[in-house]
Parts: sequence; structure tokens; C-alpha cells
Amino acid sequence: MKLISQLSKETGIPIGTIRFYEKSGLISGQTKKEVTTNNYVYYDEETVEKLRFIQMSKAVGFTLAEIKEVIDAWYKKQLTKKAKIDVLNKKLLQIEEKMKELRAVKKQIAICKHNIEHEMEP
Amino acid sequence: MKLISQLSKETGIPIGTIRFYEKSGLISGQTKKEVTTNNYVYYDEETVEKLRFIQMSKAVGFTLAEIKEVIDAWYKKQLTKKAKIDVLNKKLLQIEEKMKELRAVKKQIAICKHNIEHEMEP
DNA sequence: GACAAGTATGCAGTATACTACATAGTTTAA
DNA sequence: TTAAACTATGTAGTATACTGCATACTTGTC
Repeated sequence: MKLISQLSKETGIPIGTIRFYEKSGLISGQTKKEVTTNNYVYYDEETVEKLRFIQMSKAVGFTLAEIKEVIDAWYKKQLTKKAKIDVLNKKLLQIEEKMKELRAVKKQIAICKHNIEHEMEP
Repeated sequence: MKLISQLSKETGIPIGTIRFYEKSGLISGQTKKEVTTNNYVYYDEETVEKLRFIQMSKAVGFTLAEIKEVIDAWYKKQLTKKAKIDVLNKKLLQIEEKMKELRAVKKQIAICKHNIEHEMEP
């Protein structure tokens, strides 16, 4: 079990941002009932995985709301099996779309680079 | 030569957003000097290409500032050949990084889906 | 036991990317 | 020729995702 500063160290995500994610319902830790002197929140390894997932998903253009959908499909007990599968299938389609767009952007930049390399300089 | 509403129709980008992009220096149209009764701005086919590039780049997580760097490398005359190539190479690396992240997210979601499909429902 | 460092809470402020609205002038179709 | 539709400009407001600050309590170290 880790405290928030260790979570931050392991993922590189600022403490303030982690708190923001917790407030947004993306992650959640728990206080230890046996400790009564403070209300420090402890996080498990799963939270680290979630944070890494959030980092990557954000990098490829997913919003926190979209990421939350997936995390809920993964971890929330109250959703039906069908609802979860539907969410995940939708995400997989979005990912295919992003892959296409990424390849298109790459191609465009490669062409641009080629043109610049072969153009005559004044 | 197209007016802004046609640009919007062709790309699906709202007029307000196109104006915002122009104000941000991502695209630019020109007024026709021979027309003196108004100051309507006309855009060429290149602008449509730029807008499509912006759409795709945004979808895969690039910011407008990052996209502007590439567009400037493409179209601005005042940058040196070396500066342009440097920007484009940096972008190509970022794209490779995003491809990795996209594959990792896809894999994670596929595993998640598999687990849900094979779990016992209560 | 003092004091730096860590933690929790809440609220205000910032950056990015729009989005809406008001105003005013222009073009076009009936 | 008049009304609908289009255009330009400017300003304000919104959503998302943080980021910083103030306050207060707790823990660990010398």
C-alpha cells in the first residue's frame, strides 16, 4: 500500500493531478480503519496501473470522461456484462480510427519532409 | 476560392472554430483586392488540407500549438531548411510514441474485454 | 520538543480550445 | 426592395484539465 507521494513518484503524475483524478472518480484509495490519528489515503498496485492507463489514453487524445467509461467497465461491479462489453467495443473502434488518423498524419509529415529535403534553396 | 461557410461544409468544422484557428495563426485566407464593397475572406484548397490535418492531429492528441509548429514548418518561408526538418523529425518521433501508446491501450482493453467475457456472472 | 516534510481539504486561478452573442454591414433570392 | 442569409469583429462565457495557495493537522528527524 502506497501513499500519494509514492504514487506520484512511480507514475510521474503530480500529486495535485492525482487528487484531481480521484475527485473525478477515475481512481480511489482507502483509509486504514486501524489508524485513527489521521485520514491518510492508501493506494494499491491497481491504482498505479490505472494511472498508467490514464497517461497513455490521454496521450492519444482520449478525454478523462472517455477514460472513465473504460475504467468503470473494468472495475465497477454494478454494470452488466453486456454494458461493459459494449463500452469496450466502442473504445476499440475509436482506437482503430485513431490508428488510421495517426498513420495519415505520419504520411503527411513524411511527404512534407521529403518535399523540403528535395526543394531548391534560394 | 471558397468563403468560410463552404470551408465549414467541406470539413465539418464550425465557422466559429475556423475563425478561431485563423486568429491562432493555423490558417489564413485573403481578401480580394478587386472587391471593395466588402472584406470577405477567401480560402484556397490548401486551407482545406490544413483543416483536415488539424482535425486528425487533434484526434490523436496533438495540441494546436504542436500542430502550428508543423504547419509553420510546411508553409512558412522564413524558417531554414534545417529548422523545418528538425521540427518534422521531432513530430515523427512523437507519432511513433503515440503509436506505441495506442497499441498498449488497445491491448489493455482487449485483455479487459477477454476477462469480462470469461468471468462467472453471479 | 522544535521543525521540516508529508497529508487533507477547499477554493481560486490558469491554459487550452472552443462557443455564443451582439452588432453591423453585404449579398442574394423572391 | 425587402427579407433572409451570409460575413466580419469583438467580447464574454463555457468545458476540460489541471495548478497554486491557504489552512490545518500528522509524522519523522535531529
